[in-house]
Amino acid sequence: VTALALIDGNSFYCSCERVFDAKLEKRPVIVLSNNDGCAVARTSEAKALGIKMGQPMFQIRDLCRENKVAVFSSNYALYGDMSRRMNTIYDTFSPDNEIYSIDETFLDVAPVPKGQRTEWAGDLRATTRQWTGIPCSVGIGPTKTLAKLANKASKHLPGGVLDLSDPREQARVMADFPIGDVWGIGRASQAKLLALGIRFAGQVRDMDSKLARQMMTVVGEKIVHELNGIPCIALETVAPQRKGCAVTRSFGSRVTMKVEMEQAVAGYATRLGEKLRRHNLATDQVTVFMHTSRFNDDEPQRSVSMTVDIPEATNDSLQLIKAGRRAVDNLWLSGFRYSKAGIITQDLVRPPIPQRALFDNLDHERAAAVMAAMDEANRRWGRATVVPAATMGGPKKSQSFSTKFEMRSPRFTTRWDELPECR
DNA sequence: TCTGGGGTCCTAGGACCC
DNA sequence: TCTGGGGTCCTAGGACCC
Repeated sequence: VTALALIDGNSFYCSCERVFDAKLEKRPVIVLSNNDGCAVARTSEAKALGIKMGQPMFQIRDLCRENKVAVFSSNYALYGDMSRRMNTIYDTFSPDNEIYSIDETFLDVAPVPKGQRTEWAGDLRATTRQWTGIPCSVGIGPTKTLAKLANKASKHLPGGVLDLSDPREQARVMADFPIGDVWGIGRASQAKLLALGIRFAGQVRDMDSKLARQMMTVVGEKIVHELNGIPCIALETVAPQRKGCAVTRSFGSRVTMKVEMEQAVAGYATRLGEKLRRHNLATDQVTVFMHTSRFNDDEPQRSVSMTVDIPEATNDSLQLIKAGRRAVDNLWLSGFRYSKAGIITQDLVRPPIPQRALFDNLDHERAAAVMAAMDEANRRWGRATVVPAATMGGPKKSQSFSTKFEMRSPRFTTRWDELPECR
């Protein structure tokens, strides 16, 4: 019989900020998306003020000022490093685990006897809190969907742990658990279910699985089984190879000149190359898109994309830049205020081994050496220490279209020059 | 004025084949 | 009026996740 625990950090990004500033403990805290656009993490105090997930910052600026809400830009270097530290702790509790997202990990708890799981989870939670400062919640159940549900329900509990190994306990919690909070049921499915009078997880558990499939595809059928304690979604302890890779950004200010678009897309292509090289992957085509803001319907709209083939699969940033430039050349049309662009690739492959051909293999080797040197310099001295000239007017000089992070905290744990100070 | 980024999976429908 | 019967592969779009 399978048994899984799901542990996650409460208001994770906000909690990371609190670790490094004790004064934030009692204050509402929110963390913003890229470009300081909308709220993507809120503490319970911020939620109580009525701040919604994904709410645009300009709508809540006054509310935040009046209530002394601590507002932060995203600090991914910090959150990523905190996440890594938490997972090293989880490893000591269960070697069989799956990192599901930056703040969520599934752990195999089948080896822990049924009666001891709550205590085990309490220990896991306390250790994580003590060693990292991040408060967590733990849910336990026989399937991933039930572990997720238990985790969600545990948020209201003082102990922060809920064990749903027992079917009677499952039934008790599911009886008034809203369907919209069930893992895999989003807005569209919720509306269909509500139309049938299905409001709580317990009713979904009792649905005919064929009906669920008809309404919500095979995904819905799996949810019904999973709620009944029958696993349909496996624990993936080794991460499967990724299928696609993208770098897309909203601009810090609207782009109206082609040269800016070229530089922006060149920067995204550079970053794409970095990501591909880190995963030891390559691609033989990239799609570039650009569009205006869909929120401004009183100005001319434009949304276009183009896929460019690359003769041989590569992860060389300079090749990707070249392909990106071709796309921009074709797509660019003046007279619009572009708000966002990006570069996307699918069908990732292992980098081809350069053939020992008579001629151009030297080019391959030199290109790879240049990329390796650039990656090493950027690893040692920080991102964008060395960049391709196509991306800009000079290293570390920010452009007007660059993403805004005006309220970012220091990268406390990953930069020597940004260590927290004790006075 | 100001509204994120990066993924996965599923299905329907078209193109193409014999 | 009425125009075969399967297959496979690919892609676009929808839904969902954090």
